[in-house]
Amino acid sequence: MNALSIEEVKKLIDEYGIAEGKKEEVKGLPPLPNTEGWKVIVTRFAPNPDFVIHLGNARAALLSYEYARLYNGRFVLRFEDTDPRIKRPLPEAYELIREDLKWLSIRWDEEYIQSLRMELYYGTAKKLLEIGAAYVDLCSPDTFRELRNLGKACPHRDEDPSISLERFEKILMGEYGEGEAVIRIKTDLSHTDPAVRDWVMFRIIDTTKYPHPLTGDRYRLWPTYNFAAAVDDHFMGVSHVLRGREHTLNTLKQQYLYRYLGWRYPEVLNFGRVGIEGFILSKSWIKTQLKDNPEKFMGFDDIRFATLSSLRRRGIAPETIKQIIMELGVRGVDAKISWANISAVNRKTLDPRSKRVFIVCNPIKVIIRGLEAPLKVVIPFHPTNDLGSRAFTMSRPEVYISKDDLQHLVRTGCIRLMEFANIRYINTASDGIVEAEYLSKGLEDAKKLGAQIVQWVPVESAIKVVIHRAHNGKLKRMVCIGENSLLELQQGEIIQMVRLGFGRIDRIKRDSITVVYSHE
RNA sequence: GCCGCGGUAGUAUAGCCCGGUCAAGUAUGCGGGCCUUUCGAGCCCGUGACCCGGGUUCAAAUCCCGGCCGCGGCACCA
Repeated sequence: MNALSIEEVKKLIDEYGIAEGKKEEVKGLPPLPNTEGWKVIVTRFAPNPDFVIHLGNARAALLSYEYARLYNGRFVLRFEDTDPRIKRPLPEAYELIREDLKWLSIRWDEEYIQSLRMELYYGTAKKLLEIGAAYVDLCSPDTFRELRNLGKACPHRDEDPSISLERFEKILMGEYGEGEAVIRIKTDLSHTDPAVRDWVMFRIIDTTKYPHPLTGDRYRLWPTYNFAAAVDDHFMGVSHVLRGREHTLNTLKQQYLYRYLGWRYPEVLNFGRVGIEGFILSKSWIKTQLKDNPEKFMGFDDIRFATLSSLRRRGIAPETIKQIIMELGVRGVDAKISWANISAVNRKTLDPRSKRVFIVCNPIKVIIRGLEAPLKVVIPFHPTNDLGSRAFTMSRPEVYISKDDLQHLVRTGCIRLMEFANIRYINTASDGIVEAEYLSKGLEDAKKLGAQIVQWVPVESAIKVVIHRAHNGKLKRMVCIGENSLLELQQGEIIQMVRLGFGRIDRIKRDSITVVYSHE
């Protein structure tokens, strides 16, 4: 290399540069490992419907979905609701999750609910019991743990399969209570990680006490996550599993089951956690807070949470979420996304398609002399894109501007009311009302004068605008004044409040609206 | 404590497997300029990083060892 002339080096750089560029185009997502040998690439998203999903879940969902699409494969949605006791499913969560996914433009080819597939799990369990790969364990949790930590077998491990099968039937008949029996898979009692040793495939849950929202008290014997997920992944033909790092050990556990049954284990990709700076991600934390201090929050979609419903309410576009997640990729390290980064992406997404409206905080009334009334000012909602327009009609030339902008007016002597008129300051009356004089209409004058261009609202048609904003983990409420065209917008619409920032219309009432502040 | 994974600019990410295209790319942030009826968008310029210490090698962000730091798991949760 060092022997090459500068020309030659340049040539090499050029060549490689071109090759690099080509690679980039095909790329996007890094290729999945070991795609060969799978007739069709199948991925799945398997949430627990105990609550709405958050950004971390969105990562699993989006990556899985995008990979399935990339390889022309199938994408499966599977609800993992096999714990009616500790992680009791929330009946409405099934539909809320579906809606969140649709919002992200995710479409699934198949949908399954685990609590509706119990017979399949029982059948597989029976098979494992028959071949002696699993056993019914009647030891107390403490006793088992003690033996397991010593690497010793529990007395039931070596009993004849027929005994376990008999007990299995008895469990199904309801002859054992909660905690009295559990079904374990035989793994390696000397495995370095005790958690792997003979892990639990099924446990008994008293569904008369803890009825399942879908199946009531029909089943008492419930598969654990590792069993149900493993069995389903096989029968659904899942080729690639993309899930969080917290599942690393589960892969190891589930592989024992696959070995016994001669199944091929899917390829696994474990990625790190995603969080947003200053946002709350933990589902369980949110749930307990909502239960203990409901008055402190706006509901399950409080704008300080990192759930998808919260981000949506905050005015974050699905495209933004998608872009952020895709940029993260499948890396195994945790990522804390900065809000500045999300805002920037969101701003670019929304700028071309959000209506620009006038909202004034800390309003000061300005009376403009030298203008003929009535007046009509038509302003388009967007300077370059056709998003329609609205008309401001005034029977008298009185407008609100913000207190901060009044400073400009006083200091520099003049300001420009955007898209309307250039005005000159005269004085401020004792009641705080400002008197100003009409100067001219053209923008050129404003530029010549170096006048600040500000948003404004006609006094006679102003409406109340309540802005909710999250700041340093606290909710803030600001009451401002806005143009009346806001009442004609759609609830849920994202607007650009000129010079204030982006926001989403949270609620529209007869003569006022509530806006959630997104970001600058 | 035990087991496992990882550490690239303020943040996120590319490169690491297969050592020389890396005097490290991209986005965002920050500084400056241009443009523009917003303090928004766009365009241009600039800023800023391979956790530390050894080793292997002609050559290390990339391979090896040690340290430090961060994270995950150690459930009859998912």
